Amino acid sequence: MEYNFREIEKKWQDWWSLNHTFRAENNSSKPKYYVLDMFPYPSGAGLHVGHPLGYIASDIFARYKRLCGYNVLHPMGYDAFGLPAEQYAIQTGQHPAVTTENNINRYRSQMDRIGFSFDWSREVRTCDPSYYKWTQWAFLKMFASWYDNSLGKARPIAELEALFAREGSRGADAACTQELDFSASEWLAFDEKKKSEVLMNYRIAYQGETTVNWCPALGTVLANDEVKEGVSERGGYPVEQKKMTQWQLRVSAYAGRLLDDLADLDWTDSLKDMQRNWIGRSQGAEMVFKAVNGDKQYDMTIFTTRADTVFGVTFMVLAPESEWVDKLTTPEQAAAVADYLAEVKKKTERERISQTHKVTGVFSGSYAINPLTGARVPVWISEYVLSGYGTGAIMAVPAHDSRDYAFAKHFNLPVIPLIEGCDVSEQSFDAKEGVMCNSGFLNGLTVKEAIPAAIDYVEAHGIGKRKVNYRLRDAIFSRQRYWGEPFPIYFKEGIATPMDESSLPLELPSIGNNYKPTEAGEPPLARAQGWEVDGWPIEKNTMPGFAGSSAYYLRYMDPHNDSALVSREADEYWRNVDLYIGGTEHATGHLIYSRFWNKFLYDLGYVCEKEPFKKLINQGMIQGRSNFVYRIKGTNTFVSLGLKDRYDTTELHVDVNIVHNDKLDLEAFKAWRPDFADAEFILEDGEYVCGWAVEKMSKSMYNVVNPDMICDTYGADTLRLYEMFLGPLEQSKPWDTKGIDGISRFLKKVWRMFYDRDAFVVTDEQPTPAQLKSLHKLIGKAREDIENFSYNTTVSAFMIAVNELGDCHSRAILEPLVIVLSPFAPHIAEELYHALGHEESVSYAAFPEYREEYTREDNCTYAVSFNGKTRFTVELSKSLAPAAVEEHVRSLDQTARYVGDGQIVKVIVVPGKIVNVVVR
RNA sequence: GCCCAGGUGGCGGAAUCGGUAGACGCGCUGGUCUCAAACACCAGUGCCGCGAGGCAUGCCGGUUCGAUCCCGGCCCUGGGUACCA
Repeated sequence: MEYNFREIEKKWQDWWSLNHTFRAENNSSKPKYYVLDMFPYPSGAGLHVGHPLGYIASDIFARYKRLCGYNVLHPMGYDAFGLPAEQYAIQTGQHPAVTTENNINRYRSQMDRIGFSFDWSREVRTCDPSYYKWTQWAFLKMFASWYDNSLGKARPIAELEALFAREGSRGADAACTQELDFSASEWLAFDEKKKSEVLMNYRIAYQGETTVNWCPALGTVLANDEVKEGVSERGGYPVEQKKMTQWQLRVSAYAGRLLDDLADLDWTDSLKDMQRNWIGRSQGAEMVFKAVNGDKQYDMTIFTTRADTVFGVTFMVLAPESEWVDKLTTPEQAAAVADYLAEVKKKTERERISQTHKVTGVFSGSYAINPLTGARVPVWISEYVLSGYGTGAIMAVPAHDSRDYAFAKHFNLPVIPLIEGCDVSEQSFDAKEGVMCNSGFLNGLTVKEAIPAAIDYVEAHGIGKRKVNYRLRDAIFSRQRYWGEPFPIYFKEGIATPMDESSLPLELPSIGNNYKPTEAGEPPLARAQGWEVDGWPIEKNTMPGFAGSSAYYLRYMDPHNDSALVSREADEYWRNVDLYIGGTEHATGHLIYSRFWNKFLYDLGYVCEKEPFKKLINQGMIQGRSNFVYRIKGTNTFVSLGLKDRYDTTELHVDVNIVHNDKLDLEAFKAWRPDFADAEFILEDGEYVCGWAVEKMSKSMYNVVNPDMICDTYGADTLRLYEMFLGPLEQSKPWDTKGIDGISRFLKKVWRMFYDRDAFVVTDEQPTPAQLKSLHKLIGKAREDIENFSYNTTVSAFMIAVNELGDCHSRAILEPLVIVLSPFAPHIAEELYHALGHEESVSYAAFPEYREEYTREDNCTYAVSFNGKTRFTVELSKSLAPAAVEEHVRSLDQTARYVGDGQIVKVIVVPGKIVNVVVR
């Protein structure tokens, strides 16, 4: 019987499905383990070999954990709302639900072939009303909550109303969009509309005007993480800054907790760093400067991390969008300011980025008074100050800030150095070191001492206060799109009113086959007939992609529950994800939003863990490896790589699927495209050698390798092992089918340990010590490697073991070997395990124990010391007495090989330095 | 610019509390089997050199008896970020 992977793989996939082998139970006496993949967006192109990498890795771990006695939850689903299906709908008029369904079916069949141990009974799709009911539910909860800064948690909005009624705006330290000041009696006197406006300022899900990333080509706003280098992540269209009223989530209120709680997570440092930078905590102070425009005087608040440099302020700068601009522009400067604002406004985001560091600005005409020195300094307006950060206004200290310096030099403003001995004639001195001068009471202090001293002074004199600022902004939560979750909000007399929870899900209405925005520029939902509640219009925006993916890991715990996102029992059993595998591209998007969403639900008592993902592994990207042929210009003759320099050639991409080991399949090439049918070739050594390069895997480069094809040719087990063998999981690497034959050969060798032609050759004979040693070396290595996700070396360990054990047919060796192999190559392992007489799945076996004595029994470790200090250890044969070893070592005078008792040992000797050799 | 990660044969990659550099696989070379090919199996394979030997973990220094590994300074590649006061 030959190793027939086609038959075997189909057989066991069906068997697993029929027997519900991988169904996870919500009540079990076993310890739980939750292994999660980032669920895919089902795109039209289907899976290529890069997509399953992370799924294979997580599947190996899930199967391994089952063998170790855990009740494993390993679910899969689809992130099914999103732009591509909608773009396709706009072009074709086909309902995105249809496209999505087709794509999901394709994904499912591709995944099924690889033999994953997913519990498909728990599948979720974010576009299912029964699923997005809970996305809408969470939104309603956020709408009905505020963030209490003093308790550091979200609370029901009714409690805030009660506080306002008792003590006015001072009654609560609430996270808000704008600082408001009103008394209890003022609050009570507000009408409904005013009250709802005020509350909107505090809700965790709120509607407010903000500068957004507007993408005209997509006709929608985008979140900061959906914009890369000034263009949309999807499609690469230009994005501009625009003020719009949008739904937002008050993620910024959670910035401190999102940052602090990173410390306890088992994530890579680089990913934690990415989130830390994104959240961007900076400590400093807010300070009030009096600003004077004619006879009007204002208190203008600025934020700085360098309170110590306040004696060096020579001007102030406002962001162009700042509310101070209007107040502080003098009549004489009004025209110049208006021109400047107009110029800034028409720049696209991309232009702004490419023109970074180009100095622009305009004088407002007003002056500000330095609260410490009384100095009168001009107030300027410049785009290098951002409205969304701090207060949108800064004090400029050109001597010690390079941006202020560039501005001062450009507009010829004074520079006052504040640190002894620093030279600011060519550039600013930004470093936080040195001793202060020209700084009044701060003189003589080091910078590190001066910063807190200055803040203390400012606080003591009522000029300002300590303040921590975050770079993290609130998440813009509405999209002018059709294919997303509708908001369960309607506008009663213009007031945003939540729908009743019992009316959820609010299902997406049909809008015919036109998915474009309306002529009036309204979102597609404006086309829906009767999109209203009691005659009041329902919100026409939909939620963004990250809404549905923020809490899906909770839904898997209890996917069919109709009365809760997740029941308390299910949540308390599964708690959170033990291992999450996915790409780093979600570092500042999904992985922030999910943590925020979870913390919000935690605050309200719906979930029991404050973090969703305990351990996170980022698999690397699989890049494409393109092949090239070289056509001699003006001919249909192709020249092999080694000879191409002798001709004038054009490089052409060639489909990698008709190239094997960089050798072109000539017949397949002629058949590939009609114009190559009569191609001629100049060969080297009878073969056509192609060039190659690493590029992104894409259709246009003809370098897409489809996992189905690999499964057809080599089988799923070979694909799984090969993807892991390719290199470290977390590293990006090009796909290269070259080495796959080695894996295929390995599995055939495993097969031959069980079957020699048609005969089953497994015996009951006792294994030799050498065989046991090989087996246990493998068990120990596999255990260690799997726990460290070092799968590529595990595969090597399998090969070494099988090379050593090749002629062993002892059941006592083969059975553990099959169990250890099963997470990696589950189909062949299942087949062989059953061949050994088992009726249950190999998935229910126990991972074999590692016994060290088999590897160490005839070795002995010696420590070699120089001058009494242990320098290194050597392993020598036990049969050689320590004294003899020492004598031998002393007699050597160079680095040498010592051969004794069949063992080769290196003994490093430095003349006259060895003083001791001891048995450990 | 700033923050991370990483530079090892023809290729993917092993090996780091400092101790035989190149495991395992691919490729290549030779051989066995075959009418032949494929498959399979065996042997060899870092580079230079006929050889003895010499040179080898991005570059330059340092620490050490000994450095792919630790320290300092560069160069390059990949990722993140982009006027965050």
